[in-house]
Amino acid sequence: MGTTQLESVQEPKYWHLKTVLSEALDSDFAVGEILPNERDLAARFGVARATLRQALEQLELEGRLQRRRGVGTTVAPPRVGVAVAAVQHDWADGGGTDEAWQPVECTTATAPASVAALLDIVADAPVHVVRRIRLTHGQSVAAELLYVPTSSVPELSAIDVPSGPARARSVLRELHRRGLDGQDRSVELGSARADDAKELDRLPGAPVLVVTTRYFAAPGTVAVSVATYRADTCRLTFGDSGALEISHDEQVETRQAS
Amino acid sequence: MGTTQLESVQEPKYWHLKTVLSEALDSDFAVGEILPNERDLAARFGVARATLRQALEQLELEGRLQRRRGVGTTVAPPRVGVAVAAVQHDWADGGGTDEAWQPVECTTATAPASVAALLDIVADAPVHVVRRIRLTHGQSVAAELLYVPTSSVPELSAIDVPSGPARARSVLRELHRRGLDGQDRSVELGSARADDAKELDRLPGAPVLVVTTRYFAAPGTVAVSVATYRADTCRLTFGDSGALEISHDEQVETRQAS
DNA sequence: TAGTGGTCTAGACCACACT
DNA sequence: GTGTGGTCTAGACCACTAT
Repeated sequence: MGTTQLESVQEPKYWHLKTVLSEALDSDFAVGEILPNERDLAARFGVARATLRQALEQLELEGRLQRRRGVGTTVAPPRVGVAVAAVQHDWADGGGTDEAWQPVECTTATAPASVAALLDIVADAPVHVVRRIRLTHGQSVAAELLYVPTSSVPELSAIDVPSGPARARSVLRELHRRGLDGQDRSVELGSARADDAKELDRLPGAPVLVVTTRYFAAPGTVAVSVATYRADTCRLTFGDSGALEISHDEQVETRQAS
Repeated sequence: MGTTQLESVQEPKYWHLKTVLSEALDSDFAVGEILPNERDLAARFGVARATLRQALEQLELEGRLQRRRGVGTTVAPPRVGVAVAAVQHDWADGGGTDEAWQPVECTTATAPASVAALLDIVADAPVHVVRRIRLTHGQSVAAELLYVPTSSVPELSAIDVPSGPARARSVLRELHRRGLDGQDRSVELGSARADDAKELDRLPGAPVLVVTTRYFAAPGTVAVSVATYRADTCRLTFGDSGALEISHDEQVETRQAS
């Protein structure tokens, strides 16, 4: 056995490429730096552009790279730690500066079947649909649809405001008045729908972490939230127990270049 | 404007294909059913195979399809809800039948830099590395590396058992004796390393949900776990507050076909 | 207008799982 | 062997961004 490995006989080219590029990113590039374009890189490594792209896609999936059409490929900063709250300070627009959920829109419609099932309501019961965007460091990291059965907020006068952010705030206020007994959360991988992708400044189909939350109050489920987080830039954090809430998220903020 | 939409003028083919296939899956296929092969499907839709594959990849990412080389493409069952415990019944091999963490191996080495940082130890301090596999419904859904500084389990006699599952259990037992003050968790998207991919019966690079947990006891961080869950088949669930632990995960078990 | 990444094609060969 | 999905090529054109 010499210095080169013999076990790597049939490792896919794109996989090997990914490894090589990853190491190059660690040693030779600073965050924010622009890489050579795909045609040059492919030529440099002696592969077809499609193969090179397969490696880049993996690295982008892992949050190492950021690619923008018409611009280029840049080295991505470390993922942002985004707190997914264990406690319900949630209805407000976010107490701190860094957890801001910004209401965008509010309509009334019938919930999709999957949501209706979680809400324990009949499929065609009317719900308020509140759209919110979550900003962190000035960047939008998540888009949410919050489904609130009209029966959950009976005090809300239907003719109050027809739609828009103002109505969204009305619904959230009424929801807040009801209090909260608990919640229930799940996380899974998904791909961004066209509307979410637009809000998140990504292309449709971009990988996202879908966080589905059920909110409980009094007799049953009072609301359901489906939030899609950018999977490339976000690391979801949970402060599960009453443990020491060490920074761990903020300490990564030391950016190395522009 | 006729019956066809004019807004869809420049929607990528693979995106449109994905939509069409998705609807076909809902209406015309049962879980477990085998789809026509890629060459046939591509011909049927009048696109190149690469384009068809782009659509299939998306659907696989969303957990709708399962593809296996040499076998074919099948309709995937709904994602399995996997509880990520909020409380620490964790060191045991899993109390219930369905949360089994199975120790596989245990070695002693120096932790990777990123883990050492989370453990608040110097980079070259020795740690026990316990490898565990999580099984659900007989399927392995997650592979974990648990890093335990040797200083966290001082009572463990080094000459007890050199390695293997037996030693893994020793470490876990000692860890359990120390108790637990709390934990701290984060979830992000990653791609499976070669060794994890093998345990999870997937190809290297397959999308995974990486759950990093810090365990706290007495003076500081006592262990760090890095668990990679199959993103295609898993939905991670969190029972955040003391709320009603409704099934919600088990009710999806109604499979429709073999 | 020039340069970037995104989409798409029509092939080819390979690794793997069946039979 | 035969058939499947996985990898790879060498092109082409398109959509977008910047200048």
